[in-house]
Amino acid sequence: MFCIGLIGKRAEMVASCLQIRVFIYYTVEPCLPCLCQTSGVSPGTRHDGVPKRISLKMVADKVGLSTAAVSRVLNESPAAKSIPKATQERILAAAQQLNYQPNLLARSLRRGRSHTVGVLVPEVSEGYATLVLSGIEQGLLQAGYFYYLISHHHRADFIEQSQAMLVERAVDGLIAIDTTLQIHPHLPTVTISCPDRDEWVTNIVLNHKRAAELAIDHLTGLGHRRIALIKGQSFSSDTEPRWRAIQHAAAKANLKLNPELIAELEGDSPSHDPGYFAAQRLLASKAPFTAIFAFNDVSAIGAIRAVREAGLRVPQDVSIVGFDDVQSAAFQNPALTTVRQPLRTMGILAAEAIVRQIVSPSEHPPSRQIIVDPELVVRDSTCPPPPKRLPKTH
Amino acid sequence: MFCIGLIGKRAEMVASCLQIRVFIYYTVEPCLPCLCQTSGVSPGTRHDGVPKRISLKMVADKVGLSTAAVSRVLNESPAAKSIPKATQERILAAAQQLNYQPNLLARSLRRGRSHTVGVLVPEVSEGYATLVLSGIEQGLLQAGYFYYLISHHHRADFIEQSQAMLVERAVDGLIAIDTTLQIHPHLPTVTISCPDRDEWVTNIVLNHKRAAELAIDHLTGLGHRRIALIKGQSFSSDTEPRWRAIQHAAAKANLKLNPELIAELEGDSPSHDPGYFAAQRLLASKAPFTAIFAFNDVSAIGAIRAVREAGLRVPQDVSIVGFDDVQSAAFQNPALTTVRQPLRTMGILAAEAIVRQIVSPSEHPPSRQIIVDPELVVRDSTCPPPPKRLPKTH
DNA sequence: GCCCTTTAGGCAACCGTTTGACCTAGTGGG
DNA sequence: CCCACTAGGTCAAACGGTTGCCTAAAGGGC
Repeated sequence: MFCIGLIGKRAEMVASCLQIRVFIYYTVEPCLPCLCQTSGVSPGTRHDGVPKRISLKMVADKVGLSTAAVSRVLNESPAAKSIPKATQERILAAAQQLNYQPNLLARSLRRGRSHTVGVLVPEVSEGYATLVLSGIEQGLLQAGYFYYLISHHHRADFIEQSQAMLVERAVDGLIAIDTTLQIHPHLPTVTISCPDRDEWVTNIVLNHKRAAELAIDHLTGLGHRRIALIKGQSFSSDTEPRWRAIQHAAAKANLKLNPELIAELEGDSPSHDPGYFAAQRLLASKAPFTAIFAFNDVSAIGAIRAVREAGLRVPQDVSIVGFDDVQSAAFQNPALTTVRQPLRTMGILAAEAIVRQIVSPSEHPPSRQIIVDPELVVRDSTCPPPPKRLPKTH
Repeated sequence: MFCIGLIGKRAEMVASCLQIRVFIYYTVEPCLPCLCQTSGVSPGTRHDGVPKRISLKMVADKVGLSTAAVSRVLNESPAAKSIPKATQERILAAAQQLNYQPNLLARSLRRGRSHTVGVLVPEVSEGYATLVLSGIEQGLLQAGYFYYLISHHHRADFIEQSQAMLVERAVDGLIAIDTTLQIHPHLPTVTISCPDRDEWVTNIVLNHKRAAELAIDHLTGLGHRRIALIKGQSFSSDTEPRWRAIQHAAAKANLKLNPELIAELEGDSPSHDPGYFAAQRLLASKAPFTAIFAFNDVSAIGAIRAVREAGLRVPQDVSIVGFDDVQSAAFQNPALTTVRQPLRTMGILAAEAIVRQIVSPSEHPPSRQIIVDPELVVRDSTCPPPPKRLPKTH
């Protein structure tokens, strides 16, 4: 069940070898690899008693065969078919006894496959990225891939640097989340919520139109007509499409958007602050409103606080709708009504797509868009607007 | 590069299975590097026009020197001193013109240094891990190191596997967060909040004693005497030391802990649920209390919800103290009083320590403890207890 | 003119695996 | 007796850099 990065028999071998659970915490000498070496040929040890890594050559020497034979057997290569079972067993036993662990650098160099992908993300903060990331991780590990994680904080030069560094490290592919890629990667690439002008990548995006409709229809359905909006920062790739979707949904609902009731998130802090300040600006404007549709949950939470500090109640005076459905959304007070993105699923999809493209680029064309659907999660931060006109704020 | 998308039947299958729509692009677009290469010597290109990677040999050929010379110059090795400036410039110019990017796999293989560390973490969830991780990332990137991230969900067998895989990938070191390592890594290792029985590692830990005192003293100072406690899950490394510290602090404050007022987090969900249920159990017990000291912020937030659902107010009826000071703690309603761990700093410290140990193992002994100090952040979830006895709950 | 040092750079081993090509002995068939 | 084929491997060339050691010529001091 854990055939991660290992192949076939070798996986079992390593696994079973390691199954001998040795707790050697207070030890000076005995540790698993050390113990394995006390018998048979003595491979070189370093000055401090740290065992030198077992190489294929050592295993070959031990069984008196060539590295070629050993390599083929351990990899279950087709060429190993002609090697008798008994010899194979001998090789496997030796490898196990020496606790052989292949050097994946060497293998990658030779095979031209590093079984590693680079993951670019704005930042590893609460909310959005962590959920997507956990999906990516699950998908990648299952397929035997590791990943390098880099957060770039939306800095173009840094993204460029990072891309170059990832190529230097010979990654097999790239996954980018909310990132404007700076260089054509010449690699299998999957993006999540990235600008879709890049035609050489698979882009996983939300159905923004539907998302906006869900929120707007929910609010108008409750009777709200004066809806304030918190737009995302301009550097966020979702900002533009979502904004257009909202305009579209508003038009469809016969709602006209008051420019005074539009606030933009400012600054690149991944905290609740931008939402907090945006809501404060909305409250400071003269225009009355009974609901806020925020760019994401994190800013919605900031907005709740601002509204509350202005002496208004959520949701009785002001309803608030978030976006994403991050883990803590359900545990806000009040629990947040929000448009859920299937973030974890998007991560898994990305991982699966990239692996497919890596292992069989011909079968899986690089250019394609995967659109996922949102879902409205109604909790306690929305309710019908107050019956009478909202008293002028401030 | 021509990105002609063909309809992937399998994609459609997956899509329909997941209720996803698939669009396909049909586009033809040149890409940046392709354009860049249209001038100058033409390095080998593959059938499909994807430029072959530039190797050291190609650069050497271009300038008519050996790879050795080129390598030395590009690496600014001391041996390059004897090479005249003019030649050096020629080499640098060629490398730049060809956009040479060294293959770090090959370099690592040769040098025996991969400039990569493995990071083991229970899960990439909101709160604790993300903050530490961002510190680690900053510290590592600054030093030119990349990292593999693996979340193990506290499963011992998985940790074991992961450690083995990281060794196979020739990482230079290991950073473990709240992880019980299963194998002696024979590598520079730094742990954060891990069991401290491992003498061959640098362990970064919180001053638990002080942390417990801060919280207990704050609550008793406000007048609380009936304090309920939410203990961590047993698999969490901080649970034990923190618990002992709390007992110690309680004794010092002349507080006796009522066993009925001790609830343990259950299950390994990284969400607010365990805290929610733990608080419910506390409320269901007959014993009255006026405050809760939770194991961490995430569970504290769950507890707030449970308390509130029981018809009690926070903090007027029940004060709540969290632990960690995660990003959203300040944005709870009420804003959470909590014991802050300098999580980001701990991450940076870990990165710096591991890099030190990697580059000069002799100067920096592997075994050492770094103790960081907590800080009490008083916000709105604590206040003096209600004047009269708390009415029986439920 | 001789010896030594510096300059300028090449040679080839090496890192640990993988893999295509090759080799040898035995065996069966025609 | 010759040929093809199979079993059971071996050899050595990659993969892409790095680096210790070597050479060859030029310059300089005596």
